[in-house]
Amino acid sequence: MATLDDVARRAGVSTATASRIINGSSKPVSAALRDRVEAAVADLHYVPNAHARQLARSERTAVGVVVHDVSDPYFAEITRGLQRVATTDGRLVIICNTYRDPARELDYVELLRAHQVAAMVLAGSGYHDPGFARALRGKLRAYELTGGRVAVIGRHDRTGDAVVPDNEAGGYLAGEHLYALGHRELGVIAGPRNLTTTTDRLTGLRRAARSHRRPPPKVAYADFDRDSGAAATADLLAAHPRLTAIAALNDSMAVGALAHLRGVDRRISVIGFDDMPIARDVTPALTTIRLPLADMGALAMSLALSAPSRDPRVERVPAELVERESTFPPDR
Amino acid sequence: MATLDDVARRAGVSTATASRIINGSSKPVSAALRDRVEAAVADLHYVPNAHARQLARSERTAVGVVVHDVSDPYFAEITRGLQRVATTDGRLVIICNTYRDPARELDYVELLRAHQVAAMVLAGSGYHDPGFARALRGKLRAYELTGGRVAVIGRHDRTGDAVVPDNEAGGYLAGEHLYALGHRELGVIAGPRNLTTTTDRLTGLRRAARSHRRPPPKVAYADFDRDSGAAATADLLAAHPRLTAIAALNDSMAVGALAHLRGVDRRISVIGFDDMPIARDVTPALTTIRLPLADMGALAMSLALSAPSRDPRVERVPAELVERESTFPPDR
DNA sequence: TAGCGTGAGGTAAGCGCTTTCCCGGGAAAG
DNA sequence: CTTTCCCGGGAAAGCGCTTACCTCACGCTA
Repeated sequence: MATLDDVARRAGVSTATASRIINGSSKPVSAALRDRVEAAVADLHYVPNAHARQLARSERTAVGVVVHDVSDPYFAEITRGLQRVATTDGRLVIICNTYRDPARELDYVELLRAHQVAAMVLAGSGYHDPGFARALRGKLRAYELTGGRVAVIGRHDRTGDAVVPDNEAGGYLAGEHLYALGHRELGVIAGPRNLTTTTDRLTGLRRAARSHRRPPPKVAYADFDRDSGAAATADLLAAHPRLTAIAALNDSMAVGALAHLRGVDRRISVIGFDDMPIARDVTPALTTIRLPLADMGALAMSLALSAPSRDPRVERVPAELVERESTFPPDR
Repeated sequence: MATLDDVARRAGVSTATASRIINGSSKPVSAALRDRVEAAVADLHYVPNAHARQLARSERTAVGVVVHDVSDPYFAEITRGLQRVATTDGRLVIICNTYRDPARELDYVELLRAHQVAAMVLAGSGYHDPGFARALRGKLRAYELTGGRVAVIGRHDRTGDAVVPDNEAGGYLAGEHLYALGHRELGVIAGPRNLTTTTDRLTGLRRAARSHRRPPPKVAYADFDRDSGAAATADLLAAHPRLTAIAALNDSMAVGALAHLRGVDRRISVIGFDDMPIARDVTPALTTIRLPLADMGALAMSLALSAPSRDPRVERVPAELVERESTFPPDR
């Protein structure tokens, strides 16, 4: 690859001058030299080596994002928000997919640190795993000690800047809606047991059951994706034939539930969680608990890019019921 | 941040030794020193500076991916495939979203080159824009001249390794299916005019019309997203009241068409293109032309990571009709 | 005419690593 | 008891940039 040296030599100037011209330094340079250097740059297709540059000035500019999986619509939305503000700020964002593997998450934090990112945001549920939490805290602390900024979305295993969706309240809302419709007993399609998102939403649902004096909901665990949601629905219905309503702990699984129900001769209400874009296009259109995903992403990125504050900033974002057509009173 | 110097000093060894231990060099090192260095690394939470490292060895390791928008399900699927093979190969992937802006695409190619990526894959339609094509070709050639590898998905404005979906044949398939069902005249919801994906698919549709001796389809242009697809459907139906079938040039717009049709008292067939995951969950389930998106991504990444070949490798991937419930014979 | 300020350009010292080359000492060989 | 190897370890030269500092020539003032 052509280097700055090549450019300088070809233009007949020193590397200092070439560098100044290329970077638009404030130091004045004569028009003649400027032209020569620019011509050399064009001729050689010169592009400055980003690593060398990063090493020389030591200001950090990229930012890192750790998510479970960008191709999951939930994270896709969040990422869209994150990107929006990062790009506005002229920053490259490095996206890392953990596929819900805690070990990989730890590795990625290291990798981002190695890449000298100015900030990182961790999105997605935390894990119920004290050992992991400790390790993560340690790594993040070390990073912050050297001026790194971090913000998290939706995990409370860490103090610091965070945007936390009110999963518990959302769960409550879902339960309340279903009970208000007249359902007496709920089935729940939950996500992986070790995720805090699962337990928080479930807690809200259980609280709704208690406060409406209903039996605790019947829970089946799945993987937060469509197909496992469909399978869990089948299991649940087989085990509890009297169920009239199902709350899925995210929309993907709710869509799976709907798919399963299509082949079944029973009218069962389904409520989802998140309000992903597809929710309104399935049939029946999915009633769900809405979270402003893109906004959450944007918020987290702004937090991460703003100056650190003395006290951790925690932005709670409320969940909201969106009624569509997949919930209705039970047949009697 | 702690540097290698800090580690070496704390362990009482030279930076050379520390480096060797940290990188698992082949040079033998005594166990005692190894332990001391490892302890120092742990104590200091040392992480090697990726940029310095990249500069010192000059082997390129990361790979870059340029897509229109990862949060679009089409690219999400492709990206999933790309990631899978890149990760297997132990490589960091840098994802860049152009949001269909040719200028941004050019910038990102530069950026990836600056970051010394070993390879890059450009996914997504090309543009009908000779100036842009020339500029892009120039930049890519310069990159390849310095050992960079590039593979593209679905654009034929460039010779080189490529995986190209057979969009024209897919368009033909869609038209054929509809004509076989008995429709006499088709409406088409097309994507942006300047994308080759749009024109290729459209060409296939027109060929189908000719070979079935039907009038050319009526075309409305939209933006490859749901809402513009819905709007275009409304326009099309208003302008051509006798239409009985609509071919949307991607699934997102087909979903938009379905959404619009829900509020309309006419039975109209809709066929999509791509077979994104949601296609089977909308109602009616979407008949569409399937493209194996994730596989295409994986294939492109393998091409990019493999040794360059003398002749450009072009992997054609066939499109395939997936019949579901959104297409049916016209009412008579 | 001497003295000085100013502005354009160059010199070189790093940034944090990797890796080649060299050195010293102990084991093996004579 | 030398000599020869070998092997663990360190010194130092870059990798490609940025930037603080220096130089030199010119033009101005006194």
